[in-house]
Amino acid sequence: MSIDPDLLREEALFASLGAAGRKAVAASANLRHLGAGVCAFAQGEPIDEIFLLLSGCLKLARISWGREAVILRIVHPGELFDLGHGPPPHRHDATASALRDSTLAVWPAASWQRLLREVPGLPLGLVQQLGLELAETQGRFLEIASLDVPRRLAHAVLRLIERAGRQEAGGMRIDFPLSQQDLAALTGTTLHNVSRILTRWERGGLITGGRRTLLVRDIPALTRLATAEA
Amino acid sequence: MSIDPDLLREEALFASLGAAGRKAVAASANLRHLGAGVCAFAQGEPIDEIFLLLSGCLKLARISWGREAVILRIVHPGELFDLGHGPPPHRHDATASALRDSTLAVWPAASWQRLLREVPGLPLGLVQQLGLELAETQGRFLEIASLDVPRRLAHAVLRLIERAGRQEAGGMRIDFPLSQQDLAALTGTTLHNVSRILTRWERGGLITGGRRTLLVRDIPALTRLATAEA
DNA sequence: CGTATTCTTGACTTATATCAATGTCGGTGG
DNA sequence: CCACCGACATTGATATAAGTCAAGAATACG
Repeated sequence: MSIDPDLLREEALFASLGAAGRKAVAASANLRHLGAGVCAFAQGEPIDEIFLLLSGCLKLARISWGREAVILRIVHPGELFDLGHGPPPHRHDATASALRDSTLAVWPAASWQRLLREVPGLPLGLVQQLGLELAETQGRFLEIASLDVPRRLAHAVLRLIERAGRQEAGGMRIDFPLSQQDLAALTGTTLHNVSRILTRWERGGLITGGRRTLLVRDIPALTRLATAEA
Repeated sequence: MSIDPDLLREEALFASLGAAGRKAVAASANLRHLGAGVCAFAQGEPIDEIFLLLSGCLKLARISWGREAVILRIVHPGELFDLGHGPPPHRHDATASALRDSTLAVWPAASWQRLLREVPGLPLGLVQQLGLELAETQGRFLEIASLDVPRRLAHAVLRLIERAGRQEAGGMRIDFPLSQQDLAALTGTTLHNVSRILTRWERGGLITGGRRTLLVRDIPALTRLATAEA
């Protein structure tokens, strides 16, 4: 029931904490490994742990009204997830599954509450994080509310590249396996539509597709496409 | 440069504060009145004040890529707004305009930062608020990503009724002027579509429309419509 | 090798945006 | 008080993006 405080040194969330604070926070955390495809938690389960992604990559997906799953967000290293709950009873409103092997820091909910009250600066870090997450969610809402599918997809891909792009000969590659189904769930469209658009882009030399992988060859062109007037 | 601490007593945001804390918070706040239609701030302006809506109603709208405005949220009394900013430079990412006469509590950004550091419990209240706002935004994202326009509209109307419904002979009325254009911007569709759907509902006896007003006569039916399988 | 994912592609349908025109209400000022 | 104007709402015709249905090909994996 304790992890190395140095693991937390880099995280923005704990930037406003002193060494003592970080030590206290680390003291009640556990490390957990998640193999690709494994769930950290599932929609509907009670919330009794708080998670911070240290390495790897997750998707937070939610199903409602019996429809296809929608991906609320992709979680990148350094981010807490499953904050932002509605009114009690507190249950996970989404399913978190690893897109690749990942490591998490995990706090029991009770300890986390205590830390929040006792470690000065921690709530402020949280406010910061939540603010960023809110801003991003609003941004995606705006996209889906006002742009057509190709443009939304372009935005989604660019965001992924920015957050998890690996430099490679010929372009930037999304550094984890992501199916076209996932891209569809991320942009609120269907697999078929994504496939068509991706093929078109591939013909145009913008990208090179593959099975659960994507290499972006021409970022400026994609950016133009994402924001073009018409 | 100070308002009555009792004004803040009811706000959930300050629930975890003692009387002393509330007094400190109230001490650096100002009251401000906004006539219907007036803006508290506009998209792009630097953020140098923090706002809490005490009474009335606002809309937070954002324009991007030269398209129609999208309403990010309707702000109801008791809510802070324009939290959740991205990385610096901090500028308002939306325009806040009053839908009816409103009163705000206003803090200079600097004072607010100081309060956040010095008043115990305040950051926690903020975390709570941000969590709720995030949950709602995610909910709306889910709707727009997976439901067709009539269902989205039903959800939007129901949410408005729940938050700002006034009991009336024959049903619940949305207690502030809201144009069909606004409803369209709220659900990511067009004025025309909203008009058609509303007339259909009116024929079905679900609602009674009017110029910038809406009376919901049959909430259960609308609810059914909002979530129906197909 | 064969089986299961993941992806591609085509034909078709439908929801929804767009274009265009008309109507109605409410406030303003003559 | 009436006439006018601007904001808001209704409605129809049309175009098109995107969803649905259906089938098949490519790739990974056991």
